[in-house]
Amino acid sequence: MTKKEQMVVEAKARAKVLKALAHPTRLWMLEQLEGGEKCVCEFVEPLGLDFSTVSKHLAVMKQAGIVEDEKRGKQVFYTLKVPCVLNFMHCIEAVIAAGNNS
Amino acid sequence: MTKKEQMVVEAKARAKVLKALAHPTRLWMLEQLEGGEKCVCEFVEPLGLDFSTVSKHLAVMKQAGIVEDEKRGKQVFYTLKVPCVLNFMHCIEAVIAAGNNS
DNA sequence: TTGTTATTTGGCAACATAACCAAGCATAAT
DNA sequence: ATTATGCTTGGTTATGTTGCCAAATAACAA
Repeated sequence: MTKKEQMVVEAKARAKVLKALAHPTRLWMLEQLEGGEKCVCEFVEPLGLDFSTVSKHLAVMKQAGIVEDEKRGKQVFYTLKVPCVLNFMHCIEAVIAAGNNS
Repeated sequence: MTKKEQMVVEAKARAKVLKALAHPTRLWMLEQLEGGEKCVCEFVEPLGLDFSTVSKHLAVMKQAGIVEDEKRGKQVFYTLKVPCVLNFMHCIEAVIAAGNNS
């Protein structure tokens, strides 16, 4: 594999993770997970979304490796697996603060 | 505006920036921009994409406030406006390294 | 002026995403 | 055993994204 091909492969893997972060609902849930594990049901009402929709959003983040799930009784609890994703928000804020000159 | 509404508004703004990052082609271009400004034409051949496609990708990042453009002569040069976006890649790598347990 | 080069814009087709609802599957309660 | 709860999966629809092509624009060259 050439160096360029390698970079493309890596870019794809990174894009998958970023895509999993790039949704307001998922970002909001991640922020909630900063305070510790939450079960699916705890997101449903505050978000005003269908149970299935919330479940699917969590599945996207799980698939990307950002969160972990654990079934206990009837409930499934999700945890932040790689907390550093939240640190990045400072940089994102800098982008927003800088504004767009379009 | 309630605290929760505020958080949703902020999550939307952040999601927009993350969405602009969440594409392999755009990530690859950002990495190239780490070495300094590049004109649109410099991306076209290495990526093997249409000129218009490359231009649109750059427009997405400009709109999000990640890059800036400057026209000089016939060419348009793009620069990284908020270089910290590249630092985040370390965390993304951590997510990838951790893998998914699905 | 006419042509050429660098880039953007508009249009369209293919594909992906996000929402809902309904149905399925465990686990716990009666 | 039956019912209820918590969650996931499949189906559908609406919407968004990405790619190409063709046409428009802008700057420079002949």
